[in-house]
Amino acid sequence: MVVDEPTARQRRIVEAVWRIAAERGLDMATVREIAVEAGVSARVVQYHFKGKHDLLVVALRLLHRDNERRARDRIAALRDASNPRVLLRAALEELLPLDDQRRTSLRVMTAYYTRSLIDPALASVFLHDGSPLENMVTALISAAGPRHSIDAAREADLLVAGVTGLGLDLLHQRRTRADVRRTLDYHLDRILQAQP
Amino acid sequence: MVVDEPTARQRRIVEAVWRIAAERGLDMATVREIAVEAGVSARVVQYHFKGKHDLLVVALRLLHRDNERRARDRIAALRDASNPRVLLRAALEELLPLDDQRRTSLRVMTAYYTRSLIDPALASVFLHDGSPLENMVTALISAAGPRHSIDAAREADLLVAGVTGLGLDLLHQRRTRADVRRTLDYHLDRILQAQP
DNA sequence: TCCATCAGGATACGAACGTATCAACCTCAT
DNA sequence: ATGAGGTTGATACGTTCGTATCCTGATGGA
Repeated sequence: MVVDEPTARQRRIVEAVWRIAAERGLDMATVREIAVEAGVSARVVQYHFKGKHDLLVVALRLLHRDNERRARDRIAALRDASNPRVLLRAALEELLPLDDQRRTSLRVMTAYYTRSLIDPALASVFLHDGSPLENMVTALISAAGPRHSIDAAREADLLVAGVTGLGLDLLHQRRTRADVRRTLDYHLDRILQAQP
Repeated sequence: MVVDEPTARQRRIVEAVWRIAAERGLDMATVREIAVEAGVSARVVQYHFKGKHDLLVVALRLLHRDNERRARDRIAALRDASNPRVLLRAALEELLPLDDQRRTSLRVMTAYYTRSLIDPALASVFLHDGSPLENMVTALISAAGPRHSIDAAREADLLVAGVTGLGLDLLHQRRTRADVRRTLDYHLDRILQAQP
């Protein structure tokens, strides 16, 4: 039951999984609760997926794909119209829960990421493609023509990992949005400031 | 059932929770499984804690406390005998799964961190004390007398968040240990290199 | 028209969950 | 020695879980 292009009904059900996982946790995403949230009967959930595990895998794959598409679209809408710093910032802000969409997505992804430590089928979704974001950030830094003392790849690694961590802190209300913005601005300045 | 100093039996049970959560996930930490892992009967688990939820909260608090103590001890064992870079590196490496102890702890913490998005009792454990690690790293950077263009607090924020993220990548085998070491070395060099 | 296939309703089943209950056992101060 | 309080074994209760089963309509090509 590998779904590449889900039917409308499958999509409804998958989105119900997302909402429940984001608001009440992946544990509460039982077949019966998913059905209620999707506005269908439990039998329908049973019918359209091979089983609960497959449903969860499909839901992760679809979320992952949607996130990538949305990020790519949003960044592409800026390109050729802005400077490298704006692009770089936009790419990194895709990792932050700055609106309901990204907050929901991040909460669901967090639940899945933890479960993928146990479930290899989920882990494979995360490992499927290499490190497109790190590579993109590396390219953006290099394209900005930073000082020669900057190693774009190493900067990208810490930036992506760090902004992800800051996003989680934001989710847990361990940091304020202003705090994250200050830290991000500082490092963008540092990396992109005047060349030698 | 707030346990500050657990009895030997409570500790046995709590450690069973840690092992199960690390190896099979927090969902598998049922009362019956915990009892088996701890080598006691399920009734004993029932008796020594107010309920499952309290047991989970106590287990998190104890893990959190143990981690802080171990980190403090390990770093203190280096102080006055090493240069700032060694101390800074040691502090950050407490976040990485470099041995079984830290790997287990990180896996358990990850499960709890995710669940704390839903469970306020767990979230309060994480939020209880401010940001001691960020503060310590800030102090270590400042004490190293970095270049005046360095903002120690902002560097500490991204370092702590970033190394945490790199540690998770390590856990998921998304990065190699050498890769993480390279990124960490680069940024330590960058921050601590020759003063103006 | 007829029947094969798809879609879904209604219900049940066995397993596992957290917890409650009741009796039995220890261990000391009295 | 004895009874009270702390501890544990054995067992059961009610719930919820994922899934299976059986049946009813709807749809659509022959």
